Amino acid sequence: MTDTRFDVRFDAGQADTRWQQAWAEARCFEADSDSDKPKSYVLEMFPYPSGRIHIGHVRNYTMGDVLARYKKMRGHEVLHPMGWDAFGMPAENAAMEKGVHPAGWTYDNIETMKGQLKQLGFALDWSRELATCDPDYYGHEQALFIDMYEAGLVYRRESAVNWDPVDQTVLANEQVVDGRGWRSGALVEKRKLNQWFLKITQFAQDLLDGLGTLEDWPEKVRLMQENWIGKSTGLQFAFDLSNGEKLEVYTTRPDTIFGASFVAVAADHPLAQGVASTNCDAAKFIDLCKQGGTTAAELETAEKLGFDTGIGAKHPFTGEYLPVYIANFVLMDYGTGAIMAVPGHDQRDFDFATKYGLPITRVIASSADEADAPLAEAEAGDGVCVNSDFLDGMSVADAKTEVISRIEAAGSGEGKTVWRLRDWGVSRQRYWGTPIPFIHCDACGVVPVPKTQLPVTLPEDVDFSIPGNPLQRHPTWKHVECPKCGAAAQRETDTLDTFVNSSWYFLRFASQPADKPFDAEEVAKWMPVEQYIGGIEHAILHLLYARFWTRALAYCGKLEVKEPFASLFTQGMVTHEVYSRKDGAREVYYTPGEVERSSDGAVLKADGQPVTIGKVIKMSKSKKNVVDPEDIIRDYGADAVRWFMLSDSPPERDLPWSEAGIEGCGRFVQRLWRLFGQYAEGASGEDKALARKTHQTIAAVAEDVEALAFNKAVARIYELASAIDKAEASATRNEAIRTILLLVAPMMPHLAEEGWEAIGSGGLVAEAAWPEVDPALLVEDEVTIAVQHKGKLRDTLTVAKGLSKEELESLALASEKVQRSIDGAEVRKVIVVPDRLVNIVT
RNA sequence: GCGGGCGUGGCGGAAUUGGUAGACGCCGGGGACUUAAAAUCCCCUGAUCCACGGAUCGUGCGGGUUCGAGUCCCGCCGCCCGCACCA
Repeated sequence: MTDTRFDVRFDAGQADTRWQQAWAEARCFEADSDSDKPKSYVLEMFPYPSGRIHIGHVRNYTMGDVLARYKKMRGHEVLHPMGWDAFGMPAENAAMEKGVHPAGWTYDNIETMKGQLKQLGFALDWSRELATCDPDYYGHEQALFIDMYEAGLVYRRESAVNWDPVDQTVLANEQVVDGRGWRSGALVEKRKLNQWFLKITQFAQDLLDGLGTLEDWPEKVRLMQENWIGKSTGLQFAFDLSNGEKLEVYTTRPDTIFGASFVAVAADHPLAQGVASTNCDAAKFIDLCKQGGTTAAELETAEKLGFDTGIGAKHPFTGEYLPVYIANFVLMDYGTGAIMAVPGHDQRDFDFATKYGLPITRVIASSADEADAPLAEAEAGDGVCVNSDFLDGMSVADAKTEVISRIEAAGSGEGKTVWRLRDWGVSRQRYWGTPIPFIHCDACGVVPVPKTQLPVTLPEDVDFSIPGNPLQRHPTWKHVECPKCGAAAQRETDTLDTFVNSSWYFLRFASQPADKPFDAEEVAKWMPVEQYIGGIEHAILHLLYARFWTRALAYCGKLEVKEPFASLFTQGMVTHEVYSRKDGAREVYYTPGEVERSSDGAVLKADGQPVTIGKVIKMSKSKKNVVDPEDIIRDYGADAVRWFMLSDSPPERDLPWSEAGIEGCGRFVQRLWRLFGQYAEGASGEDKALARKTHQTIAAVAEDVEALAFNKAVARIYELASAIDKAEASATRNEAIRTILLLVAPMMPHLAEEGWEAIGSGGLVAEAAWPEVDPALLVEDEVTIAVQHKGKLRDTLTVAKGLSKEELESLALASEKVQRSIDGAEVRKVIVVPDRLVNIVT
């Protein structure tokens, strides 16, 4: 009969290790590029090796793993790789704080985290593992960077950086707190440095157009990218000023030019600076503008302020002089830093004009009759031109074209497309990054390092105890000969932004030749990534840069692929309530492990006194509302943890962690184990209802997993488990048990292997096929009909499927409950939806 | 301020896209087994009323369309996310 091993509880600890070893030995998750099977590339955003895996990683990688294992069961050749986004500032911070070398720190972290990922039993192809800090990776990146340079996609120009005068270092925006360096507290200065840029703007239109093809990306992410690229079309033209100079402005609404009542320039516009040099009130006003906050929300609530320069700007068509203001709501780094203001049709201009008593003219109306309708607020909508001389009666679109062509004919301006997107500055004045492979020679200028000399590796003997960039002050590293003329020259000491590392790692996963970054043909076999999964925080930068690199590499002739990620999924965060206590003015936080939670409150285990239960928020070290994946794996086993990650919350939403929840998952693991134990060798007989439930579940779970609706798949599996529990032993029940085992295999692979072995199915369940659905069993032969009276449910009838409307109507009217409800009233109408409901109207 | 999303029991959430609201899980309650506990199993669990047959109300609020609305339309309220005062 059944195996005695089911008499004892499922021992997750031993099963986890045992099967993880078995998979490794069978090498069953190594992807074969030459396979004839259909290919699936499943990728999760690779982690930064910060020290330990956190629960957010576990959720992310569990989702990808279920999909990868499922695809494999469906007969696909699956590429599911893992690596390390290993360059970055935390390693340098650790070096400064703890005196450890960034490389040592990083590789130690990688080892720890790799061990943790293995404990979770992920079906990863470890043979393709890569770390971006490995010269083997970044050397190829240097080669690609040189290719892009040769294709004209890389250039250098001066650009400002945040300079910390005490630490003698460049700061990232996030390291500047209230205008001061985060470590030194010194006032940050703006310094101009020659820096490297990638021409992402060359692909702006293509990146925008491409968004339209990404149907399987969240609408939200596409919209964010569209806004980030920020295309606008308009007119740039020059006003003749009363002081004899000219002022270039940019507008997206040339059609409203007759409604312009003033001109405004940004506080740091040269014109404003010029006025300030002779007028100290203007200088004071400019200082005032700079004091305000810089975030959108702060600026929105700030009052519109202006300073009248006394200069006039001559309207190109009316010849009238408009006052020129310095205004706090005009931005220097968009367009020309100067605008023509049309209060009638721009709310900001409206607010400003109201405050300073400037004319507000309607120049767009819903019809010509409405030309004099008063304006209570700016109207930005469509309509026809009014009060606009030669534009009167034209549509907004026609008027735009007309004004642009007249200005162009007059030679004072031109139609122009303006993008918000700016070129990507990739220079970082840091040690722990990819060295930019160039040499500065006094005679030859900037010279790429010959590819035969790549990789340009980082020197290992560096000292972080003194301020500044270790590459720049290294005694020998930067001193080299010019590859062209042989004269003494200097290496570039900037390294690349780490977003460059993550802009092509998915290509290197697909193909890893030693002599080049990747092989185009092999890459073509796997790309694009079929399903990419990661956090919403990368909605703009990482995803846009990766899309850009794919295009740039195609432009260099290295690649055929255009969009790297066919389908994108952004998962929610893992959250937990916060436990804290007031200690004077200070809030002291406690970890969930230090707290005893009951239904009516929580107490600190150490002293038995209550603690405050705070909001349920994203797990973070500072609030201590974290659980360590390793602890919970030890307590409940990898499968329970994986199951929890998939249960309850829809994957795109936040998942609240709870002790009770993980305990429930642990119980279900044991319950399934006992269920496997009910497999009765030699049992015979059929159970039609169970067979139907089984096959319906196979279909439903497949559909849910493909849609990444894991919470729904989990619910279906619970239902099938209950149905099996209630069934008598039969051949059908044996099949149902074998089926549920296969259905949970992608989610709880260790338990599934253990069960698979016990019920004698042979081989690894990791390599088994997904169960076939019998379509005949999906159809019910009986249906439950809802019977309503005036839209309210009165009765339900269980009847054979496919009854006619007439039959259903008479059955419904025959119901005693329905008759009681109708209570002799006249039946005016009966609505029948076959196989679903009957609604009687009286 | 703009853009996007969301609002369903004590909690996380289902609901075939206009057709039986609350699947499934968690919490809670009751019971069985046990010397006892753990484990396990069974039952109950939206609210109110109840003559124990049921009845009424109920998907943020107020209207509307419809035989029928969680789902569609109009107007509010609240929460979350993103942002660039982008001319």
